[in-house]
Amino acid sequence: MKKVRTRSPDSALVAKRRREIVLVSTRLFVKKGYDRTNVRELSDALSMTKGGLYHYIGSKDDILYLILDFTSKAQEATFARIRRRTKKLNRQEALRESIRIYLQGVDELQDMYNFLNHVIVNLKPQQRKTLFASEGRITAYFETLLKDGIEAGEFKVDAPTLTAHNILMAGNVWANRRWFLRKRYTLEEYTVRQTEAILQMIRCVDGS
Amino acid sequence: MKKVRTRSPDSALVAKRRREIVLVSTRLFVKKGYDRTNVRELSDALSMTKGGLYHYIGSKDDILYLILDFTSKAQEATFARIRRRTKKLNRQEALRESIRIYLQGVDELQDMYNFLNHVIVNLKPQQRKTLFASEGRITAYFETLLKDGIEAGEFKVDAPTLTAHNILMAGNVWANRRWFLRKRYTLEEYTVRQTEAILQMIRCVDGS
Amino acid sequence: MKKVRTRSPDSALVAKRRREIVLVSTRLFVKKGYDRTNVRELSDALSMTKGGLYHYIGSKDDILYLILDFTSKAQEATFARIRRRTKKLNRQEALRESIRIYLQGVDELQDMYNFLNHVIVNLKPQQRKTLFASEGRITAYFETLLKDGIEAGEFKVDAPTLTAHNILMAGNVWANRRWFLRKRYTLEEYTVRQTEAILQMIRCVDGS
Amino acid sequence: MKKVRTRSPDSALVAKRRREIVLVSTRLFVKKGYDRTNVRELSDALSMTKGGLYHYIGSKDDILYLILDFTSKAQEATFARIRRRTKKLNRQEALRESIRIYLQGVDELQDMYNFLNHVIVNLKPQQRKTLFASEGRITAYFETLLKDGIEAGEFKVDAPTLTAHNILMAGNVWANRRWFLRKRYTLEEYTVRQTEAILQMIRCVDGS
DNA sequence: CATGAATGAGGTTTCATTCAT
DNA sequence: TATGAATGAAACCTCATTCAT
Repeated sequence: MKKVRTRSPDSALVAKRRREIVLVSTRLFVKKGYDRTNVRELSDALSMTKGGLYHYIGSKDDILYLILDFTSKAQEATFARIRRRTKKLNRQEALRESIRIYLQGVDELQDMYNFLNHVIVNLKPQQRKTLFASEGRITAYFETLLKDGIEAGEFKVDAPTLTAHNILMAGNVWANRRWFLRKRYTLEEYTVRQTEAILQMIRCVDGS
Repeated sequence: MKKVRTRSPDSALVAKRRREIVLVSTRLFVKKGYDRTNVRELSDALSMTKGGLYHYIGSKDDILYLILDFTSKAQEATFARIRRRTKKLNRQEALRESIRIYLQGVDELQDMYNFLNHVIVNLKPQQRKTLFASEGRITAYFETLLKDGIEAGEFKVDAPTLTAHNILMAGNVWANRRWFLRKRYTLEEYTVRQTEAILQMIRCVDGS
Repeated sequence: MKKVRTRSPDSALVAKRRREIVLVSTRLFVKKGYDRTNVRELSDALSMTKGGLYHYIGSKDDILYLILDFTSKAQEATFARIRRRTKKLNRQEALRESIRIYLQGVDELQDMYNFLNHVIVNLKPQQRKTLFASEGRITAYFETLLKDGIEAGEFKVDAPTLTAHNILMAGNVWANRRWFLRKRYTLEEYTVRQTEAILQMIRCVDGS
Repeated sequence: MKKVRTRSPDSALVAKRRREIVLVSTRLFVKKGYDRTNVRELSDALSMTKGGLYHYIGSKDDILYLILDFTSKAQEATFARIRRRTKKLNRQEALRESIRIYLQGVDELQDMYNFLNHVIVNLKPQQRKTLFASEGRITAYFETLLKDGIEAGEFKVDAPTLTAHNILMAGNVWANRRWFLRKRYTLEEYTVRQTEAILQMIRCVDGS
């Protein structure tokens, strides 16, 4: 967890301002690209001055890091919600619900996912690792769910790792190909259809 | 098709040089990002001088366009190959073969796909349209294939448009998530597994 | 004597705070340079807030002036001590004692001398004059002492002005070349040796 | 020997431009101070544009290094000249001539000495070491000359190291206290008088 | 009072592009 | 034709100083 320099000792204010910075910057970055959005545009959009912005960050690149951190935390929260809400469900229901919650989480963070996908090339190795780790935990969760199901004889799926990855990709795609998907589906429709497609893939044994 | 300025009258030479420019630039852009790769680095990697490079392009942004053009043409070539090679196949075989050829095409152009994915945000509307159009033709092809199959009673799939899109996404993901997939699968393995998954999704009626 | 703005009416407090400001700032300035030490670092080192610091000074440049003033006053005090303590000594003894007291004064103010030497270029003409005047008085004192000695037949020295200047330089060097001298000599050793060297230069007639 | 980045492959041109940069920058830095001379002023004084200046340096701080390098080399040249011209002289003549050549060298480089004296605080340890090393070699030369003379019974001096240091300080002072010395002495007068003073200090045995 | 958030001018540096040679 | 020096706009970032709280 990299430390971002601040010139302010008021940590509540810093947190508040950084939240604004993350939300507004992400929106601009998605629109114009990171390198083509200059600090002036950022500070204008934030109703700050350039100097003011630099009270809460050490450099423009730090914003990248803050977005990354924000996203990781939100992703972890999504993951926690998934585990909490699927505890009492049977395996198939747990899978459906997990996908639903996951896609909802992606939808809420779509700007972040969209942006991070574009700038991943600019991230430093450590930062990249953070991003992958957080994602990896969810992939591993789905993988385990599938493998357990296979073992229990409930699912029939040849490549559970790839299928888990495909589930995550369904989310990735929802964030990154809005221009195509949003014209055709609401989140609910997309969720239902992709869920069905995935359940097809794993050939649920109970009669499907 | 935007015209890229050249200072050279020898159009064969221009084409040859531009091909090099596209291949080498894409490699660098994927590694460092478009905005962080400067013209000096490009010309060095091309064993040209800066002035020399500007004989074949009008501006740095033109390289973007050349890459886009190169990719579109290659994609059209892939598409042409798909149609040529699937003419005499039955519908299910045509689908398998189409996916195979498509993924092979993506694999060959993976740097381009990777790069275009990162800079799509920087493209001008016209350029974006070019990219989407080319992609759209392949999506439409798969969609038609699926719908025909449904009509003929061979496939059972609820959302053929989304499924066609998912097929393209299988390619997209192969190009953009190399770090995850390449560690686990060869192109052949990936092709086989994603093909099987897709065929599951469309519940081919002939018993598979 | 330039007036430094203050926002506090309590002149005793102002004097106390300014003394701290001078001592602490000089230390920082010697370490990092005046222009590379920012007001935040100063106020931190002083356990003040930036606003607090500005209650006792009108601008950062004022600190320069305060240091200058502090140094001039201390130098005058040294000079006064020299005259007081050499009143009853014979000419040669007076010279020895003057050098000793002078070098001791330099040693106590070494940070200030060191710093002023580095920033002399940034001083305004008026401030420069203050510094030179104070130094000039001591040079003149040594010059007179030497000239009197020559007239009285006690000293033989061709260039009393230059010799007086050389004496001051012995102090200057002690402050400004610490890295060389401190490794080799204590103040006492340095004083003794330079005194002997100077006495050699002026060929004291009484046989020493 | 730190490498200074250049954007030009023409090393003769680079050397020529850097020489101009060193000479002009030093003059400005001595007048206004390093941190208060901005790159615009430098490039104006050099009849270059800001961008043009950066073809030959990597950063403003590199100019510091170039000045340092220039000075070290010139100092080495002075040192070489001293050894060459004193080979056939007796010890006392060698000392006189060495001092003369050394002071002449300082006079030619007075801006550089003056400047380096002011910014020594900004130098990185490695750069500082370069400066000290070059100076140290000359100090050591004088020290050896004195010690040999003592051993041979020609000189009588209690602290040869300090005396050698004092000789160098005579040069240092000539560069750094121009405002005082230039009003009173020409280089020749200064040389003669300081030489005499130094010879007094070492009590040359042959009749002085 | 005392605080420190805010200001915004001005600093250094980069880089796509031109054009004299 | 081919070169790379030169341009200068624009980027990121710092910091002395002010002033609402």
